[in-house]
Amino acid sequence: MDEIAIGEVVRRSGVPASTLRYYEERGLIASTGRRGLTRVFPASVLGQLALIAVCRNVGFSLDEIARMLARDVSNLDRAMLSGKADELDAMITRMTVMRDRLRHAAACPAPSHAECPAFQRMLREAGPGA
Amino acid sequence: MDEIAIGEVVRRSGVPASTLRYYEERGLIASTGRRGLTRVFPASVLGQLALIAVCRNVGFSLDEIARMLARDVSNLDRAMLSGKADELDAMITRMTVMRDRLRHAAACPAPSHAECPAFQRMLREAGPGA
DNA sequence: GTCCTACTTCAAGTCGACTTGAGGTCAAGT
DNA sequence: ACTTGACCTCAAGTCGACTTGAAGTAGGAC
Repeated sequence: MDEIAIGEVVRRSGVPASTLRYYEERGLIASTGRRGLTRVFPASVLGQLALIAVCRNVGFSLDEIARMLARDVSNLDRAMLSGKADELDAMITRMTVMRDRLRHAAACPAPSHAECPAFQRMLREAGPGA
Repeated sequence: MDEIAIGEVVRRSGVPASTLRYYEERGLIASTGRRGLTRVFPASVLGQLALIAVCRNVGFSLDEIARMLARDVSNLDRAMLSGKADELDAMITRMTVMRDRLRHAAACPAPSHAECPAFQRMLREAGPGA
C-alpha cells in the first residue's frame, strides 16, 4: 500500500489538488499513473511535499526546487543548501538591524521621527539605491 | 530652491520615473504642480522616498505605507512600527532555525538527507500545514 | 522654424505561484 | 437508470508592484 490517490494526498498533506497538479506539471512531483482518471502518487510524495514546503519557506523558487529534486531526491545539492543558508544569514542580519531601528523609532522620545538620529540613520542606510 | 523636477528626483533617488508616477497615483507621494507638462515635487520627496524604501524593506505593502503617510509624514504610527518589529522578530526566529538546519544538512555526514535526524526534524517542523 | 530631449497619458504586459470556472468523465450507491 | 461526488482538462483570472510601449507635447538650442 505505497500508492495513494490524489484525494488522500490532499487529506494527508493539506496541499490542495490544484497545487498538486500544478506541481506535477512543473516537475516537482510525479504521479505513478492513474486509477481511472484519478492520479495516483507514490507514498513518498508526502515527504517530498514536506521538503518542498521547507524549501519554499526559506525562499527557494519552484524552479530551484525542481532543479534540486531533478538530481536526487534524497541527496540534495549541498552547495545549494549552504548557499541558501548564507543568503538567509545576510537577510537575518538586515532584518535584525531593521527590527532594532523600528523598535527604537516606536519608543523614541523625540517629538517627531524627523528629529530622531537613529531614525535618520535608518533612512540613510536603507534608502533607495541601497 | 525646494522644488525639483521629476528628472532630478530620478537622478537623486535612483527611483525610476514610472515608479514615481505610480507612487503618486497610489497616494504615497504628491507633486506640487507642473512646469509645462513636467511634474514638480517638493524637495522633501527625497526623504519620503527613503522612508518608503525602508518600509518596503521591512515588508510593509504600498497600501500600508500610504495609510501611514496619510496621517502624518513625520510622526508615523508608533503602534504600527512596533507591530512590524514584532513581525520581523518572529520571522528572524524562523529564519534562524532554518538557517541552522540548512547548515547542518549541508554538512551532515549521513549518506543521504533521508537518514539525517536533523533533516527529518526540519521536514516535520516546516512541512505543509505548518 | 524646426529638431531634440525630456517629459506626458493611458492601456496593456510581466512575474511567480497558484486558483477558479466551465464543461466533461467515471465508479459506486440507491 | 440515475444521481452524486470525486476527479479530469484547459483556459483564464488573481495579486502586488511595477514596467513597457505607443502616441503625443512643451521648452530650449541652433
